[in-house]
Amino acid sequence: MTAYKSELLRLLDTRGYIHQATDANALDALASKEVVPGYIGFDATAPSLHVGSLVQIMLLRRLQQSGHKPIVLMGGGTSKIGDPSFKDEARKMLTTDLIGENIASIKRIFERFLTFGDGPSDAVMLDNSEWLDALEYIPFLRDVGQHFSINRMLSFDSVKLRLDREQSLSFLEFNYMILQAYDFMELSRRTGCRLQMGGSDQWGNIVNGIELTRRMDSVEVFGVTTPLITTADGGKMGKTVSGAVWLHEDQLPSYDYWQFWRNTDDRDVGRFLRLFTDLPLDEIARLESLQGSEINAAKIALANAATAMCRGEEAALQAAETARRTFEEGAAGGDLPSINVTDTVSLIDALVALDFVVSKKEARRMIQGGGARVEGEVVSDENAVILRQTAAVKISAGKKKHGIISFS
RNA sequence: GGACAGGUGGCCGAGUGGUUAAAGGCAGCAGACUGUAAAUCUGCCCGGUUUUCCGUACGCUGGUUCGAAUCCAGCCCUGUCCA
Repeated sequence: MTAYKSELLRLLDTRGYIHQATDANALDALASKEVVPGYIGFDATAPSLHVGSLVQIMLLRRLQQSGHKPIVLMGGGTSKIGDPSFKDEARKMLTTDLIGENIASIKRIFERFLTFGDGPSDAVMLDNSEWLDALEYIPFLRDVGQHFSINRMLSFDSVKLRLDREQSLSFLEFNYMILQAYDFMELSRRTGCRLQMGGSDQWGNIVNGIELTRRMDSVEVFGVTTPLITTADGGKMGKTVSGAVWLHEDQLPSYDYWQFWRNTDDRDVGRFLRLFTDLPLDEIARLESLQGSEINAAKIALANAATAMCRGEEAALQAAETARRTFEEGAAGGDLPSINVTDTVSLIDALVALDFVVSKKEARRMIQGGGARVEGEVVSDENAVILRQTAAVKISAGKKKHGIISFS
């Protein structure tokens, strides 16, 4: 890699965000002399985002940190179609109302990571239904459609995958890449946007947008993709004991969010610190070099920083303190999941109520397998009950899931 | 519209009349070992239950049969080729 001149490219490069880039040197030159508005598109198919989108969010944050303007593009229009890229099946289509709600909810997440406003490098959020909804078919085909070659579109990996797997790809979905390319051009016209970023699976779509913009407007725009963030053992990032790792606190308690980062694989710690925290690089280098069980200190630093950014300083401190008390002292920390019952409950019901297991059957198996503990003591009687008492009782399922039952 | 192939548990994928809640793999969960890591080994892995008892399940709806994921009919969906 050549040394970049611009703050932006240096930052992205050293922190490991760049997988592919179109004409990096020209982008570097541009970024070192003017404010570059750059965008990333996000789905509006769910009311929240999970850590799978965090690299993208951080990428916009880095853009802003280096003095440029992040544009969050919500796919309100394209969500009505669904991106077929690398998906096995067509997505369900959503109603307009639902999409609107999702966008409002997602905005709250971005406010944690970006500064919105009217200044030159303040973030803005746009919705592509603004222009997509108004498109007229014939003019669109004539002006935009003529620039796309079916032969070429068929050669894209995203499409080939579906065809090779003998899965249907509807015309509707096939149009997705055209609309996404159109988005880039539209943003370039409306906001002077010069850069689109995205995950590596978006490369094809991004390149299409660059070409379309050049052909129609003779404007040079750029693309950068991030590497696919997988965990060291090859899995997709973003699963916890209880499902997806949501960024919204009403969908995932901050304690669980903290735990997610705390449980990072050794081999991922340095990479994640660079990508997902603002810690200085020399500090990261130090943490990363810790050996053996000392690496746990780095994981705690990662969890603290990542949680603080997404959930606030306070939530991070609380989660860290709960974890310390729970794991180091074996006590019951205050932030643990808890349920309140009025009378004696069976251990099985308690495990189910705490969401540690999804069914009573599973609770039984957990107990039989010796994975259930009450106040730290293994309970192997599956009919065990927890008597009503004044003090709260700590219930554990496995080594990591702990919860509290209190009586009222 | 026609011909052919296919639709099985979270995913992949066996199974062509009974002992099949359905091989095997992946993912997941628990135990051992550890460092709330990885790797490895062991167990579990549809639901309910007073535990070999009930319910539900192999695209959908009916039928044949003592008995069907397995046979028959119709329908729906997917793919390939032809029109």
